[in-house]
Amino acid sequence: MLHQKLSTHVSCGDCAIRHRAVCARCDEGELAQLESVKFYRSYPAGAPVVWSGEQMDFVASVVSGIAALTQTMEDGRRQMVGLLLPSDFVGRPGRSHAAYDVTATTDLVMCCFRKKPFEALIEKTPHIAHRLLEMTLDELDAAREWMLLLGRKTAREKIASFLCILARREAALKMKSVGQAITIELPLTREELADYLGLTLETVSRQISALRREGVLDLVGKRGISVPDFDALQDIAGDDGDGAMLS
Amino acid sequence: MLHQKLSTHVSCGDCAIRHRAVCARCDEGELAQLESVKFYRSYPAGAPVVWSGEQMDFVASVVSGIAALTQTMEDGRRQMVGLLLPSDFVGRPGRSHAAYDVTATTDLVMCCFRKKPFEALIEKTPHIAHRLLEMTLDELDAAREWMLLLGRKTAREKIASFLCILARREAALKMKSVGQAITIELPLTREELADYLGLTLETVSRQISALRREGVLDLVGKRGISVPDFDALQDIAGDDGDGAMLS
DNA sequence: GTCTTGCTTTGATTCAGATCAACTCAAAAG
DNA sequence: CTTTTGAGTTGATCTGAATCAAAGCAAGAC
Repeated sequence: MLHQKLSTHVSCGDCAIRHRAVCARCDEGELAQLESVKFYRSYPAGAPVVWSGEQMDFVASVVSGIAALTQTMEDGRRQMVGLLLPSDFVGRPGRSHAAYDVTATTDLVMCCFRKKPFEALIEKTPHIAHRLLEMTLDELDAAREWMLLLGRKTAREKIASFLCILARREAALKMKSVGQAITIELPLTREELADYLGLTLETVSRQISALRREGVLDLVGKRGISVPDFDALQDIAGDDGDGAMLS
Repeated sequence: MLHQKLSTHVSCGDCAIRHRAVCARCDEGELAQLESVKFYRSYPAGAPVVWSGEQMDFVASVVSGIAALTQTMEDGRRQMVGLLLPSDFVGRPGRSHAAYDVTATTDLVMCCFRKKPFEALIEKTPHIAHRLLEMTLDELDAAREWMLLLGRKTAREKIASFLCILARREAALKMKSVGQAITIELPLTREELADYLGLTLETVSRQISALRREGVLDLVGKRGISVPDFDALQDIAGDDGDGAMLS
């Protein structure tokens, strides 16, 4: 068995993603209802969560670790269509079968809700429905930003854009001031990165090496990357810098 | 003034998109409330609806015609991130400024709702919120399908995929049986098509010419395309044919 | 009628990234 | 310790699509 139901049942009130996940807006009573239909599952890095087309009788929130959504063509070409970080939502209410392959790219813990009761909850509690709408709109924006990357950016810009996103996230978490060097740990292999960026793994490797040679990055082992000058990286990424103005 | 408020105020009950738009699930009372905050606008082909970053004090449904969402990089590279067909929704509740350029690619009529009251309605009437969630999830799926196209398909496959979508839509509307030749009218110029598919307009033109030479397509004027053998086209498009299994 | 103008097609050439193929390196397995 | 294995790097070559450039063609403007 690749996944594992966990006996450790964390109380929603103590949950790390309590205020960002689909349950963010729930009050005590609603939380109690969710609690009654939830269970945890964990997957080791590399394990499949579901395959596209398979029946899927739960929806879930990522609690810790990272999962990837990928689409595959018959001849094997693969495109990652989403990276799911802690608090992100997996599965579509009202859909019985998975639309994408879902894979754990790091060790992964998910908070799963049995689908039928969850769907009923959506109907009854606007707090959940509303938060889900908000999260879906955010994902749609992210998908559209990715469409620009896939359709129009060069390999170099793609790599820089991805590292920028990771670095920005890392800086936000660690509350680092801007000027400082940021060190990030890549959650993906070169091949997964290639699938995410619409490139080949060789091109990914070459572009990372090129950025290292130019002093934009320092490599720390295979997966660690240190960014001495974030602005330089953002410049290479080619988006308008701010990325704000939304919302 | 590029757009125009129309005096002809269609009653929601008689509206062509009544059963597919964001109002699809509304009862009479809810419809009346929407009716009180709605107004129509029309735009000629080619006209901008809003520019990215501009304030936008309404959300809207496309009633007739086609609009395009595009993102632009500073150096002018453009990627279309969505094609809005009749009944599709424009704008994001809770966001005051447009995130993308919206352009009428054909003559366009939109049913606009003043944003503030519309947002209030979402909170009060779950029917609207629920339908909006459903539509957003559909758009997310479409965006992800497009990510596969942009990241992994060849120019030839991209063109064939797009024509397949149009042809399938056309066949559904006209209730044509499968085997028959389907004729479609391209709603986009070669350049817009290029922006949608992540190609250059020259490549679009060349690939269409190549498909014509091979007998997969017949051109009718510049914008008309007849598809004698839909299965052949679908084969070239490279997706698993069915595309069903979702739900 | 002729001249624009906007869209499209076609041709020649270039180039970024894919492909094919070695090789390195570190960690796990025996 | 040696062997195997998986991930990553690097090099040589090829190719699909971009780029640069010139026409073609129909609809309006004059």
